[in-house]
Amino acid sequence: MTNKELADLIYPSLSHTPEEYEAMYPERDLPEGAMVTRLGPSPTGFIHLGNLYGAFVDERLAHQSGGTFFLRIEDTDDKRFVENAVETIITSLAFFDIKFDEGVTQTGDIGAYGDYTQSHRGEIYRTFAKKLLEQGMAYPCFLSEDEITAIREKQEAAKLSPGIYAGWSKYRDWDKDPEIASEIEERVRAGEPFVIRLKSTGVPNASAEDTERHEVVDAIRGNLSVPANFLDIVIIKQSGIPTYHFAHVVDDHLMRTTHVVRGEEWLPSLPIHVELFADLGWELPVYCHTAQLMKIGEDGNKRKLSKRKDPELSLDYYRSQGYHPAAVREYLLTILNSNYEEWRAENPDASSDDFAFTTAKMSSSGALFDLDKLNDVSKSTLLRIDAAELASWLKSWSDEFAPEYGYVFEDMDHLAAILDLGRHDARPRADLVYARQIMDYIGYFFDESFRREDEYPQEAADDAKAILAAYLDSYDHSDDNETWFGKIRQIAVDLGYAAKPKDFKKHPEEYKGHVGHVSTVIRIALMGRATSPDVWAIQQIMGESKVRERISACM
RNA sequence: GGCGCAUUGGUCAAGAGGUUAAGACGUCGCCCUCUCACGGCGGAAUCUGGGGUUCGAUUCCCCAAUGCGCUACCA
Repeated sequence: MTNKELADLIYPSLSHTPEEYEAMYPERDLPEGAMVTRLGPSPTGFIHLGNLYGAFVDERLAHQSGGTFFLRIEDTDDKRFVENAVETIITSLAFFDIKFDEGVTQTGDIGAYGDYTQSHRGEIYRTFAKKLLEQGMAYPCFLSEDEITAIREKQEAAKLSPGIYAGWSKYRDWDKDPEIASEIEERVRAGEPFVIRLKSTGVPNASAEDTERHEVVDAIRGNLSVPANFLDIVIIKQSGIPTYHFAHVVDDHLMRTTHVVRGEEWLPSLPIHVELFADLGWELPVYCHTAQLMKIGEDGNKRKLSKRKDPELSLDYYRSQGYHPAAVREYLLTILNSNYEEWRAENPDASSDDFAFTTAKMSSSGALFDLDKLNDVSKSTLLRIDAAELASWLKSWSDEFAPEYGYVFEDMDHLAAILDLGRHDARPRADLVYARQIMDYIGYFFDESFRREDEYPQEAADDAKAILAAYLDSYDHSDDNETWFGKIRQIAVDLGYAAKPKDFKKHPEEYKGHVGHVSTVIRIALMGRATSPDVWAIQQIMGESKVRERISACM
């Protein structure tokens, strides 16, 4: 039996040749320097910040260079498939404004390089696996799980690298042994299950000096020297579905990906991919191995976590807390490129798309997720969003995650006015962080959520009723800020309080307290809290009747 | 165990063979101020350790430690 005969025996009828596929998916016609990137999530139903982090790199690289960014679903693991996961992936990414030029969408594939779902591409993978079989670069392997376990134990005992490679699978050298050749033939004809393994040309268990190495340029990490692979890794599983390794190589070649952005956990398997690309006679894409994003514990202690199953790392967490997508984007960009913050400081109003993103500025060590920093970034990001827009965004958040705040959205103009409080001053207030925090922050504007949270300050507690009575008496809703505060000063002085805090500090014995204490009494009557933005401005938004009502209620 | 990647303040980090080792967040103090926020000023706080190379190393090399990852017919 020749290689060709074996290949035909295993894959007797395929509709296309490798050459035909090459012709069907030609080199893309793009301007010089344009990058083609892809996001390849597996539909496990869990998207985390790390995915987003990588997605931004892909998206920026492609769109900044006038290239193409596509979405490919990597569902080669039939055991891990989760219902509706693809939809979740698409909507989550869309929420964070990640836009694809081609690939899988909710209404079908877009683009000329599909199908973009790996489980639909079986025929293509088989075609190229057949090519490797024909060239003697791959072989069918019938080793059972138990046999493989036994091999591993033997290897461990002998202190050899574990795995299937030259010398360990008898099927590898079938062409040198007619008996094995006929066994293969019989078992294939009998329909017994088997996998296709790469017949690696690497030298197993070589000493460090003798190991052949390849130089690979990583756009983030610089020059990498990777040892040659020698493992006969599985390229097609028993199920007929390819492994990640094979699917990656075939797809990224055929889809003409120029830059492969993926997590650093793939670094150890790079040698496999290098060999596969070489065996198929294809050019290696530029790899960009990103550092893993980790998180800081909410208890303040730092702990590095693996990305896998920490719910705090889930995108949904930030969505349900109501972090604005632009804020998350802004934050991710600051940790993605070390000079982003500096650029932002110089270009406060520019679109983040105008920033020149480079892989060279990416860190190769993992960053801890910093909630404080996100909050800070969020404050300044929200400041740049128009109040009406913010209001409608909050409404959509509430509709999805917090319907109990429905009353807030009954009058959208009113809400916008509330949100805009102090935001256009010479030194704008920055106290809006995320939706849940905002709901609490503006809670006193609504009778549904108004509560007395703070007590009157000790200095003025005894005079509270007198202060409020005088205030109500003198209140004129049309007073301007200055006139209004002048009246409070007068009330303070009349009742024995200092008109200025400094006077009180200098001679505390002469006064009961100062004007600040007096206004705090008013603030608590109106807002239920000792801290708030400017009382006069709040009153203008609240309206006269509510102001009088709140004050009267405390008398 | 083997292999790989990483290691500058609490966090994100710039940096270069000779610097007072940037900046941001956080933190502390002060100022501004009717509270808070904003803003301003200032403080504390960093090159994981050990060997080399060098006149000089945080920077280059080696070793170690630590962290993370890979070691699947998962991605």
